[in-house]
Amino acid sequence: MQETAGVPLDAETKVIERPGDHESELRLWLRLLTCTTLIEGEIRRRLRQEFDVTLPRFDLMAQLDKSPNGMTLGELSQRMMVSNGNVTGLSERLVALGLLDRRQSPSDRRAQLVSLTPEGRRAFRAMARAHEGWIAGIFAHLAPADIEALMRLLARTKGSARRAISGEPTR
Amino acid sequence: MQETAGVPLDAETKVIERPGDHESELRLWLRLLTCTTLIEGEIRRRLRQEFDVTLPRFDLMAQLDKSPNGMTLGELSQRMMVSNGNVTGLSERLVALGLLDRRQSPSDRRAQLVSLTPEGRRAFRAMARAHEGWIAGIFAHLAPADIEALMRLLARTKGSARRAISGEPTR
DNA sequence: CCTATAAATTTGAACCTTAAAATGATTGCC
DNA sequence: GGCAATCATTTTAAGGTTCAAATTTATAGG
Repeated sequence: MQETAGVPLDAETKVIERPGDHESELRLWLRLLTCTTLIEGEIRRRLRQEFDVTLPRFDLMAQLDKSPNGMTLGELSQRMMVSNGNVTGLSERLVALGLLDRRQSPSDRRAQLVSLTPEGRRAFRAMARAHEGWIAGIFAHLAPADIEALMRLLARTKGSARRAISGEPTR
Repeated sequence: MQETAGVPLDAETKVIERPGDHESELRLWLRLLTCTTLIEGEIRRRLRQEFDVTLPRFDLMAQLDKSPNGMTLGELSQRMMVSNGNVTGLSERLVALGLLDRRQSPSDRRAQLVSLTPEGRRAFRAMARAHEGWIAGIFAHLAPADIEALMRLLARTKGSARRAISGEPTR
């Protein structure tokens, strides 16, 4: 910390340039987080303003929209990358609003199947259309080549993170 | 809306390939979100396991660590990109744990200045060291050139988002 | 059958988060 | 000085979020 501007004390005490230097990774993480937070906040704001809906509800409906026959709560929680209890509460509120249907799985009485009601589907489609436009606007100043490059690099990032998370214990 | 599978009716009515196609932007956003959620979840888990601390508390302390003389709550909320009320509650809990000091600003009786206590600073430094290692591990499979490219592209992304958010009203 | 184990979900406690309204303090302007 | 606008913070209400423990149902062995 208090190493005065690159002046080594002597040959003995001199250490490698920077022992645990991971600044570039740290900065990358902070920038990634900033971008996401920024965009997520804007999407949340607009969803509330334009449709009086929260982002988690929108996300849940988005998952169900892709699955006409419904999905179990566990599957939902996995795809949304949130906890089980979270999905329980979210679904309850959406069912209460008439946007979700919920029934027992015919094959497994432990499991609950949820799906969009016709009204839920209609509501979601309207929101999704607007949402796509907002995202397009937010990324509007990126060239197609930038988008392509980002996709590739983020895929690599995801892979790296997955390996680090599942593979190595604590390290 | 109901244009059947790319079959142009005639030269007159022919339209562009896909009227509102923003799929690539949408996919990019989803991938960005997945990466961040994945990493954030892992960091949250480890902070809890190793240090029994939540991510928001760590984030707050990280901001204060960079500012030896303390910071007002408003400044904190701005840098953390969260609401005012949020910072109020977070600070309260950290003060109760003896990790934060809190006093009135000498120049403005509306403002509260918070700073790390010596114990808070010590605790944060230990966590930060581990945190940096975790991040390094998570990005370990990225080449330096990848990191550099990501930094550049994310800077561009941030700029694009900022312009879209502040500049255009609702669009 | 009966028991052990696993799986899907729910519950409870604690915390985080936001938006909007309320409070208290400052500043500029007449 | 006093009024209006603005600013920093707190409060409140409603949700979102996690973890861990509890509940209910399934499945496999003996």
